[in-house]
Amino acid sequence: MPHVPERKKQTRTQILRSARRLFNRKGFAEVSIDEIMGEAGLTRGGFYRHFKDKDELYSEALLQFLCKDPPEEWQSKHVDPCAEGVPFARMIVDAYLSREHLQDRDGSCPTAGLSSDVSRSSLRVKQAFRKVVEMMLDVFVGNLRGDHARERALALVAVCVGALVVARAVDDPKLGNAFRTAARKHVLASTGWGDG
Amino acid sequence: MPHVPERKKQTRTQILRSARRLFNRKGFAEVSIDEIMGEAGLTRGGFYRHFKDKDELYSEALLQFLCKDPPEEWQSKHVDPCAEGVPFARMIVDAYLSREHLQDRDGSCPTAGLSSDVSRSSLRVKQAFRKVVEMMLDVFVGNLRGDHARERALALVAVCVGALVVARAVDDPKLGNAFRTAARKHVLASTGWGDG
DNA sequence: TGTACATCAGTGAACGCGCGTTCACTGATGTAC
DNA sequence: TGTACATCAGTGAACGCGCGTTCACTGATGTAC
Repeated sequence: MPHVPERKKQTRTQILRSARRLFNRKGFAEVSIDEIMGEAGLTRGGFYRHFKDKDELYSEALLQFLCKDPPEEWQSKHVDPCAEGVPFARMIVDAYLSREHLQDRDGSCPTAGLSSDVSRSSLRVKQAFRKVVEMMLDVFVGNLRGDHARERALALVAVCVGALVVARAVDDPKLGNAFRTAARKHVLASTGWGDG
Repeated sequence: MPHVPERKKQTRTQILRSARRLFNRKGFAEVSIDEIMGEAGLTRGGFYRHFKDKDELYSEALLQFLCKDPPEEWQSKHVDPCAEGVPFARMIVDAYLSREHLQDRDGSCPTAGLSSDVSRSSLRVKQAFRKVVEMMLDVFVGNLRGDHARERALALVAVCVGALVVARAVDDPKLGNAFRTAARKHVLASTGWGDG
């Protein structure tokens, strides 16, 4: 349906969702614009009404996830962004280290799914990445008792991300899951948030 | 110099080194065979005397690093594979979490540089990846006192990998370095190996 | 309210480039006699 | 030892395909009168 102004924004969001999913699944270079537009229910040519080029789409897709618009599954199923304090922090950890998040590669947090890609990307993308990381850090720092809160928080964020990254790269699902649960236990014990 | 049999193996190794470097730097899809052969001092066509296709090269390059032939810098500068026990374990951690390893992307351990790529690769590649991970695990398990050694080892491997992965994906070198040092401190404290 | 025109989101064919792969060829080394 | 031939690592031109990007076009909606 051509020229329906209110709908342009919807289409754009649609493309971004499709892109996020596919970039997570296959990485930047392995995804074609044809594919992205196809999954968004559109055809090749329309892409350039919304984005300058594939690189812009990539940044936007990441930024969208990182800063503005985490997908609903993540909002509702994994994280309740309204709560605060230790229960909130605990909820974040549980969500991040949940079996669902480990398995949901398409809808994954980019910290777990795209870290290698990001480390080779533009400053703009890395900056967006840093924002999520700092958000995670704040969740820890704000709810940690005792000295060296920030230093401990850095290590704990590393456990969370590292566990998921390794778990997904390994050919044995049991080992992957063991990483996930061990990390969860370690974090909850180190922070004193856990009941186990 | 055509048809110099003893030299074929050398050439192969040369190609693998070049490939490893470039795959680490840019990821699988962003590297061309032309580029790899160029960095190895050869031309496009000769490639197929050594490998069936690009995928085979990728597996081989990973396996080479992981199982057979860690690059000399890594062997000599970071790790002494002859030592054993706690001093050896400590040396591994120091090497893995060294500033040099953080910065040396080309020569990096694939656990830190290619994890996202590997999580999207073939079982063969993931299997090789698991082998390194299990080697790291063994280093921890074998030198950990107290209960739940394996579970703690899983979390500690996650800290090491996660710290490097995040440190490299972030646009602020200071933050990156903070991840590295915090992880190092955390691991040495948790294991009781450290003097600080 | 109705009509003519402008807009522009989306289409799909086409273009051009780069890359993986192939292939006929070269020439140094190895081997048979 | 010397000569003729076979081997095959490496070369570089060529091929074909896929993908990013462009572009003329369509047709539903919005706007001017």
